[in-house]
Amino acid sequence: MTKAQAGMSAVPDVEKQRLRAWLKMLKATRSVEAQVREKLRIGFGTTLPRFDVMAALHRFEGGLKMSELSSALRVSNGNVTGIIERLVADGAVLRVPVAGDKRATLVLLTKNGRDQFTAMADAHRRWISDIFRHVSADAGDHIAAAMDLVGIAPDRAKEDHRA
Amino acid sequence: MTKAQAGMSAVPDVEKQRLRAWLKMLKATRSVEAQVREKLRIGFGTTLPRFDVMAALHRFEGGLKMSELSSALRVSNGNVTGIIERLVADGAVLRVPVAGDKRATLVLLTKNGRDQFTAMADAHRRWISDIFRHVSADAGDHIAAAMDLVGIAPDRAKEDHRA
DNA sequence: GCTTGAACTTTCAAGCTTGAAATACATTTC
DNA sequence: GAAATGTATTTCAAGCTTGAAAGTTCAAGC
Repeated sequence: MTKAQAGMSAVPDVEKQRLRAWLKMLKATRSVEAQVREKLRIGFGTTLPRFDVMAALHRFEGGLKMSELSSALRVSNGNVTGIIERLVADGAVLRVPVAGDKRATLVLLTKNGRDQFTAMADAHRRWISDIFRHVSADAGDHIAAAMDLVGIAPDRAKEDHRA
Repeated sequence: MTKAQAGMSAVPDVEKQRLRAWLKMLKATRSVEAQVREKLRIGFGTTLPRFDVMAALHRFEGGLKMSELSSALRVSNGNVTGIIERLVADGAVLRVPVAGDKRATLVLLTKNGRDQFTAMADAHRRWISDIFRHVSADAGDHIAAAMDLVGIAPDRAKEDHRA
């Protein structure tokens, strides 16, 4: 009796492999995130979202508009509003008006925020290297390359202006 | 002038590669999650956390205790409490007392929940296969294997009872 | 049996996240 | 230059998430 006769749906092997790869990716990523989150909390009294925002602001020294920030981090606008509020209260971030556009706000790290971030980024790199200690430089390259194969929705953020 | 003489910290190449691999993993995973989240919302009016819980309950047909659930999903106890509350309200999940232990609750899918999940899981597999369409079966294997290299904190959940 | 400690779960406050609606400003079109 | 359309941001309700504290029940050790 064939599968079709039995009314069974055929699930191609490649679909199963892809699902398996995805589930492993998801599990590994969540595990790493959890470890980083805890270390940020214990070591620096901060959170992963705050760290992510500061990392983006550190990368774009000239500052980012709120919308650029949410687009770069791929989170909703309202989300960034709240995180920035708290970072401003902490003295890590500054909001300045954008000349010539009264709608927009430019956000950038304060000296204090930059110093904080530098220390965190340093520790962060070591944490990751430790968590990935079984990943050789070559394997790291392979992972990075493989990740480029998974469909990533287009991004209209600052870094994506191609000539 | 050497790096040490210049007071510069040496960052080994392998650390950079690992960090790069991690950042790509994180970006890809978040992107896939966002796509799946949206499809679950549009197509089934549900959320990723609910789907995750139902998937775990589907895998363990005999049901899971609250603590087993939070351990399997690697989320906090209080978190699971809230999600199960809503799934019970939706009629997808049932709570039954555990014979001989008045502290614990066993949670399992209702017939309705099982049917809902079956439909969602089917669609989910196709979504993932589409998002991973550039990932061959071989590449999928490589990803799965590579993910095993990243440090995953030990899990004391149900599936981890080895002889 | 009592006590002590462990296990199972819920509650809580704080923060994160989303999607949608509202607000304010800017640009285009007629 | 007024109206319509689009852009930048905030606000909001609902839900997710955490870590810590508290409430129950169980299991040993005495």
